[in-house]
Formats: sequence, C-alpha cells, structure tokens
Amino acid sequence: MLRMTKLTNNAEQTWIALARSYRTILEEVERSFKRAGLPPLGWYDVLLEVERAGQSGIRPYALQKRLLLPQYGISRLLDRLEREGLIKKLQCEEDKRGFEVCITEKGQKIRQDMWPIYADALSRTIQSPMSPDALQTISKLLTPLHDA
Amino acid sequence: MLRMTKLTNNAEQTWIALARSYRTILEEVERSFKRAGLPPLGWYDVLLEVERAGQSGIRPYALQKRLLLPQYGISRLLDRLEREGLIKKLQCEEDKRGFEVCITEKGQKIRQDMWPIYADALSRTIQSPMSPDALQTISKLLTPLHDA
DNA sequence: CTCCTATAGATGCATTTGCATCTATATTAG
DNA sequence: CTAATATAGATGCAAATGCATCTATAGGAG
Repeated sequence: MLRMTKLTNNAEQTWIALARSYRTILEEVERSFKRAGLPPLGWYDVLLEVERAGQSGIRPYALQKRLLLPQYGISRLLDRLEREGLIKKLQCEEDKRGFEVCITEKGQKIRQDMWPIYADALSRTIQSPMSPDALQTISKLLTPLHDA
Repeated sequence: MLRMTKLTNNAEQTWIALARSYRTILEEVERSFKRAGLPPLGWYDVLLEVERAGQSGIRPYALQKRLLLPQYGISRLLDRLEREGLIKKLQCEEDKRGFEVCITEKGQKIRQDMWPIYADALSRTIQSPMSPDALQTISKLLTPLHDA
C-alpha cells in the first residue's frame, strides 16, 4: 500500500475551479453550436484532426490518443461522421485490420462553419473575462497536468 | 449583429490546456472510483451538497444551480440515489411542487468511503505535478471564469 | 375570486455512452 | 513453419443523456 500525501486545500480548490471553469465554457460552446444548427464540439475536434492529417488520412487509434476518447467512442463517432458524409474511411493497405480516415469536402465545409461560432464562444467565455497575461500564465502553468 | 473580438491564440491555447487537464484528471478520478467499486463522481458531488445542507435538506433546484447540471439530470440522479437508499425525499410543506433532499446514513457512509479515493486521485493528478504556488495562482486566476 | 404566467419537477422517446466481449489481422516466440 | 499473444476496430446490451413536453403548484394582475 502506497503512502499518499494528504491532499491540500489548495489542490482541492484548484480542481474545483478547473472543473467549474471547464463546464461553464463547454456549456456555452455547445449551446452556441446548437443555436447555429451545428453539430457538437466532439465532431469539430475529430474533423480538425482529420483535416490536419491531409489526404493520407489518420488512423482511428491515433485519433483516440490525441482526443482522449475511449476506443468505442471513436469507433462510433466515426460511424456517425461517415453516415453524414463528413469523412470517408480508406481501406489501409499496410494493415488490413484498420483504415485511414480522410475528410470530405462536406466535412471541411462543416468544420469551417463551426469555427467562427466556436471562436466567438471562446472569446466571450475565456478571452474577455481575463487579461492576456492571466491567459498566458494559466496555459503555461497547466502544461504539467496533461503532459504527465 | 454584435461585432466580436477576434480570438487570440493565447485564449485558444488556454482553453485547450484547460480541457485536456480537466479530462485527464477526471478520467483518473473516475477510474479510481471504479477500481474501488464505488459510484461515479456525480454521486459524490450530490451527496456532499446534500450532506452539507443538514437535516433540513436541500431543494433539487438549488442543487441544480450549485452543480451546473440540467434539470432532468438532477431529477434522474436523485431517483438513482434514492433507489440505492443514499438520500431521501421529504415532502415540502411550504411548496407542494417540490421536496427537500436529505442524506441517509448509508449515503453518508458512501460519501465517506469515496473521499479518500477521490483525494488520492487528486493528489496524484493535480497536487504532485504542481508547486503549491502554481496551484494557488491558477485557482485565483480562474475565478472570473466561473463567477461571470 | 379568475385568469395568466412562472417555476418545480417528472417523463417518453431517441441518441449516446459504458462495459464487456468479439473478430480479424499483426507480431513475436519457439 | 505453428502457436501464443498483442493490437485495431466493431458490437450487443444495459444505463445515462438530451430534448421536448407535460403536470402541478405558486405567484401575480385584474
């Protein structure tokens, strides 16, 4: 049994602030997409990664790591995106278990439509309540949390 | 149409760091509860608020505001907690539309069992990778995000 | 009082998620 | 080569979520 360091109030308060901030922002982002008749944020994230991968595409397991989603989550999200014609799956020659995911023109268009809505929501929720300095400090300080 | 300020890279990076940090920590917290055969974090949050409310209890709509959950989310979460005997609903005399939620002994016990698991997970994921100073700075800087 | 609107909470139905497991190909050991 | 194991991805089923709507009581305005 490992002896654990006692949790400080400080760390606890930081977690609470992190969670509340995250949820507040996410809620506004999702609401904004919905108002604009656009798909949820998860779709944007996938479309962006797939678009960045270019025409050679990206493998689902790679997406999974980048996006911190469970395997079955990616599997089904890709199904939905394919059904809507936003991505296509290209049979992978070097590894017949899998495929490469590529973006379609329709997918690109949707992603482009989503960006200004997304950016506005972030602008309202994160950028305007904080100074550029505060923003910079936070993103720098948070780095060890997700790199570890 | 409102003219929006363009989103800075700075704000975008901060959002990404916030989201990745939050998800990474949450994942570890949930995994820890599961390993210990305990319910998910949402249950803890409700039980804690209800316990804090004391024997007079707390109204569902009040919980909803504190916990940033949708109305139907609270409604069903309370159903589950009640079904497991962790809370009870007391018919509210002053307002016959609603009720007061109170914690049961079983509910208290579960919450108490959950805390050390929760605390350890936070200790590992937030506290150990960051200096006390960094923690303090972050929680202070994040305040405007969820108060606004 | 009556009528109108607002608020508390529940619920039917469709979609999504979580969990466990399954299939198929790849990789490694012998 | 064959056998054992690991990895990529899919899927059946149960539970949770989102959405819209519904019921019932509260709190006005007249």
